[in-house]
Amino acid sequence: MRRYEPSEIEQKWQRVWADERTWEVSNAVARRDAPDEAGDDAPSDKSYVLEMLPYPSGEPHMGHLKTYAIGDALAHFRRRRGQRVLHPMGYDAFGLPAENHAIKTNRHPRESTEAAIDEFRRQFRSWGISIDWSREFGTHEPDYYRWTQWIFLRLFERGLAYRREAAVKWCPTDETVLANEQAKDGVCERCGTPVVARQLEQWFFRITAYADRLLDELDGLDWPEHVRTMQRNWIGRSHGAEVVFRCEELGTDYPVFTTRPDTLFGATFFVLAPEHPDVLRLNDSPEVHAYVDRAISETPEERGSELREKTGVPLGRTVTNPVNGERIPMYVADYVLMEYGTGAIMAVPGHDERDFEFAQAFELPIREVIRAPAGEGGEIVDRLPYTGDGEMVNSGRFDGRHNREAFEEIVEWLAGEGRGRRAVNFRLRDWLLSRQRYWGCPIPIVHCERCGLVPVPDDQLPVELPEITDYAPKGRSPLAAATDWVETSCPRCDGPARRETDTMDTFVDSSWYFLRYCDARNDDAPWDRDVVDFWMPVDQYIGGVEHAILHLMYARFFTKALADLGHLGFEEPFASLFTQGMITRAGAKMSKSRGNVISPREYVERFGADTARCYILYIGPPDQDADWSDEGVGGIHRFLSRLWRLADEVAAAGDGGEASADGGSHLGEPTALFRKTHWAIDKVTADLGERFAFNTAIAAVIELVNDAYRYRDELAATPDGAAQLRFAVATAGSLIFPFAPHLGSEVYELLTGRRVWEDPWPEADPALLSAETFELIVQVNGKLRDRVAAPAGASSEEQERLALASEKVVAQLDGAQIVKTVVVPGRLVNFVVR
RNA sequence: GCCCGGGUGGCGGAAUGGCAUACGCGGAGCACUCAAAAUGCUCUGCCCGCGAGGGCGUGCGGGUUCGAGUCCCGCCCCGGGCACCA
Repeated sequence: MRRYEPSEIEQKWQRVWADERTWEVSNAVARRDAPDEAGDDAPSDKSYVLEMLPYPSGEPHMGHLKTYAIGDALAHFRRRRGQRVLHPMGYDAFGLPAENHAIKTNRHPRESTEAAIDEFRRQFRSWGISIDWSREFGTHEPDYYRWTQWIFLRLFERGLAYRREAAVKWCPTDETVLANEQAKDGVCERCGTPVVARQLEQWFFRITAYADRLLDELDGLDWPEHVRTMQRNWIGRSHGAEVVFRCEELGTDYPVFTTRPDTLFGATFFVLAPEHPDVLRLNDSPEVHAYVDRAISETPEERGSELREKTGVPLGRTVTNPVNGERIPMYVADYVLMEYGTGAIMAVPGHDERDFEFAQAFELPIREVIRAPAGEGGEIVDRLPYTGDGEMVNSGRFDGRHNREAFEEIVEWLAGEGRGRRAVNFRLRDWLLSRQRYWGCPIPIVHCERCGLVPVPDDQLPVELPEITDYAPKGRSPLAAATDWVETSCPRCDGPARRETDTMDTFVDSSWYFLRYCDARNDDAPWDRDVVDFWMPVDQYIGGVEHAILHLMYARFFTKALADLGHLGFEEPFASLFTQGMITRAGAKMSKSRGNVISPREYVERFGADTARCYILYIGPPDQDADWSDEGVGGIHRFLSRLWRLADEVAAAGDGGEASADGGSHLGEPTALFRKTHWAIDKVTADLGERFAFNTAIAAVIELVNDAYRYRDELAATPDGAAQLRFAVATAGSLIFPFAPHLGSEVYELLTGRRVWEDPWPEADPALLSAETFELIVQVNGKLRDRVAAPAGASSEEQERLALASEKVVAQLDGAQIVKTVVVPGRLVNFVVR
């Protein structure tokens, strides 16, 4: 008996796919000026299947194997269902980790990054992923970042990229500024160091201009609900009002944002954030100075805790409440954030938990202005703070009204008095994109003493990253040391000027790469509009949930901005998103410190790529975390071996050729295996086409192979039987192909002499999906009592008669009275007895 | 605290309101073998019973239904996200 040798089979097919460039697709159908180049049979029904581009560092890990196993299965399935599939690959090559690694190993980041890219490419090829390699690129190549700079300039022209001084988050370890999104929980996302505040000139993208659209247009996306929720929370739109409180002593107006103008009558004090520029003007006592200094030097993590006690200092000033003329005291307190709203709040301790805590700590009056409905009441001290709705009290002419009804009226009244207006606030901040680091895309701007910020003209792009020897971070960009490069002339006045030395956040590179894939070799433009409009949007995007906010939000912002500028004909980049779960080992996340890291390479070398790919999809539902077990891998390897041996045996027994791909319609009276084959086609098609149920799809093929083994001896005895066996095994190869492309191709070729990817996906014959007889379930009072054979299409009466003929049922009925009989045609009979 | 997931055999997991535990792993046995591996076949939720058979079973407590892992109400536990955002 011959053995299944994955390495031979896999190399054989990989060579074919590389030599024949099997997975390349042409852009000809997309270009209006060259309609027919691709031939008449080129399908115009396209599908863009994309996995998030890898960050090349070291070698691929199990997470990559899972992502590409999922994407490749879909790409293959869609191709064979007649779609024109774009399935490209590239590398997110700029960025901090590569640079940090380079500093540690004293090797240029380009060198280590390109070594990693070579290794990624080699392994992706060894996995047999069906990539159109003609579109490959790395984001660090000048041919790519030239267009990153081009996009930056288009946004700059529209005021969507701008420079301003701001309190920014600074990581002392990486010595760079971070985006808001990269400083979660007060620590640097990359290295875990607590971030500190610094006042610096920085570049921003005006993503807040798109806040409403980024939020509203989430509704039309086929994305997991939790990802959309995360984006909604991140954008954080609140509807309310801006209300102006006047400080009479200083003659200054202080606007505040509130979502509850209906509680205005309950405002009993007023609070400014420590960073508020007016705090020291209102009171510059040593006590206030000390409080402000401490608050500013604290890490956001220390300060952000909801649990800690409220602190603050009275400012000895008052403001006037516009609705009732009351003078209320002003405080400075660190629970008010400068970044949100106006950096000042009206405090309503009766109806806000934070204000309530502060009022208790400082013994300030707590006034009830919204009465909780009866039943939720009790003593006033028990029912406050009350944040729900109810009848207004202590609110002058609004007393007795329901707060929601009076809401608009109060805002309108304020507007009429010039003391307020309707307002919307967002949690979302502008995207800080500049980095004081070497390994990134240079910002194509020149600083001219006379002209100010001057964009580098398009025909001078790319502004190439200069070669320097010392790229270690020093708190300013290492590029500043490249004097020859920095000192330049102004494109506008030709006077002396200096280049911008900051580089762009890596997330900028990955915010448009999916557009470049569409037209990757275009030297005249980032893309041809017709081509990109043909392929986009990405029909199926696949990646980890860790990008739920950052990357996915930035890419949506770029797409919308570029669409507004007339460069794209669509506004959402990713029509459908799939987020995969993690691969764990012994129940824990893989990490070097745990010592539980395993590499896909070990398994590919030992069992073959087909085994590794099938196994990772077979462990469980792909959106859930799954634990890798070596015993499980062995099981899948056994299954693939069984399929290969059976194919080998059946191929040896017959004379090749004729067998299958026509659905086997002329193969004689259908046997159980023949029906099973059609069942498997139906099951795999549904699991792949309607949901991402790869695990059950593979299980169906395993069942088919198990049945083929079960029936093979009896079938081999007759010509019709042998043909049906052959059909079953060839179909198993065809169905496993999206998951195990090498073995699928091999099995199919052995039995049919054809290439499986050139044949269409098989179709199940509905007539063969139901057997001639079925097992009728008989229940008494809903409990299973017997199963009896019944002819397909039996009438209700017939089913009932058959059920009553069962001895077991008769024993159960034993003298009891049947009060009701439920018959589900083709399925069951249930007798309800008393 | 709020918002999402999830809780099913020894384990990973299957089940349009209709046979709970497909498929795989692990375990037991048989065949082949001098033997082992490999391979093929059979069995494998728990309890009672020699057996036929019966009872119990999808985190807990209720409910709807002829019938609930699945739907509804109230909890518990695990994982993730958000969280002083006015």
